[in-house]
Amino acid sequence: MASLPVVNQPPHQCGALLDHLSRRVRTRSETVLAPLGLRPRHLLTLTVLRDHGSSTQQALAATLGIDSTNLVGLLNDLEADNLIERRRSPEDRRRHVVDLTDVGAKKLAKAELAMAAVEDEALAALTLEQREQLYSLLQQATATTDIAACVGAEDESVPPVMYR
Amino acid sequence: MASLPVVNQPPHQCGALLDHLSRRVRTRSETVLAPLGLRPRHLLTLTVLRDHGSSTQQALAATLGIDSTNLVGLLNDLEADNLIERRRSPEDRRRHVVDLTDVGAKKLAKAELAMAAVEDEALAALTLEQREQLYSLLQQATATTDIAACVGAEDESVPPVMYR
DNA sequence: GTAAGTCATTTGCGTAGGGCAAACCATTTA
DNA sequence: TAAATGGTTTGCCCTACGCAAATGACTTAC
Repeated sequence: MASLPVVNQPPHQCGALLDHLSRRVRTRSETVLAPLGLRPRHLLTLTVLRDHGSSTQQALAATLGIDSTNLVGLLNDLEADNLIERRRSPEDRRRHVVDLTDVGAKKLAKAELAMAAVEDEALAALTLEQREQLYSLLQQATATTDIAACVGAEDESVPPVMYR
Repeated sequence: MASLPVVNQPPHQCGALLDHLSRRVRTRSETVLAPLGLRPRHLLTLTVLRDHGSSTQQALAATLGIDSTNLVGLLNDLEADNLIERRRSPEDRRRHVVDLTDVGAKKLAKAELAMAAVEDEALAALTLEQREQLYSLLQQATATTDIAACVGAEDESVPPVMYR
């Protein structure tokens, strides 16, 4: 009962560093995304839609961690540019299912191309291999989403795509 | 001119994922930091001060990537609680050198303890080992700071501590 | 020694992000 | 038919944050 000595030492704190790095990337990204008519939140939304597959607005709001009333405006932006599509769910016509359009996918690709320059700068201290490592860790950490519990529990009709 | 086929494929994009994960951690962290009288930005500042060592306000602003006028208010908060200390630089008395106080270090430790719970939740999908990996990648990525070029160039009197 | 530049500070302004609540419509469920 | 739910709109609020201008203290160049 002598409380496992070595095993239990707390892991280092990622929170602040995450904040730090993400701030750096985000501020720079604003600059390169602006010409495309996008802002960081749009990029995030498009990315989530591609990586997690289409989803209900509620579920999407939960995944993104933003208020659903704010999501509406966000989606309005994206829909106005034809980057996403809202369909009424056949099973429950109250719901909107949000989908990435072809235009949206292309725009996303273009945005990521622009972002590459930003990341080259912000992640300059990492080797390419390390960047990949970082990517997969982030991917893995964000994959388990509130949505998984939420949607998976009652609406598994469209299994999310995950990873690309 | 057939453009190198395999070698040059772009690495995956971390930007959006960073944004995503950091938002999750940040929003939750607000809750657990509030009782300590801190907000995420304070935690970030204290962390940077500990990990990078004391620095000029200008340098600190550059590192944090925030406007120096905004930093003033932030430091006022921290100084009011005696968590940091502003000393006039002996070499150039126009400058303030910002230092973490003992109280600040303790508060930081306490804050990190509170953050552990948040990270346990937000990074639940990662093993402890992976969290350490993530930590060191983030540490490495943020270590090369604008400050390094800036301060290192002309004021190396106090070599930054880096890593703990 | 005077003038010009620099650092920190304060104040004020503007914008964006984003939570929250209320009211509304369409639709489903009890 | 009544109650609950998903999405939408509007309106209010607070926080974060950049930018600009003015001030005082100090340093450096002439």
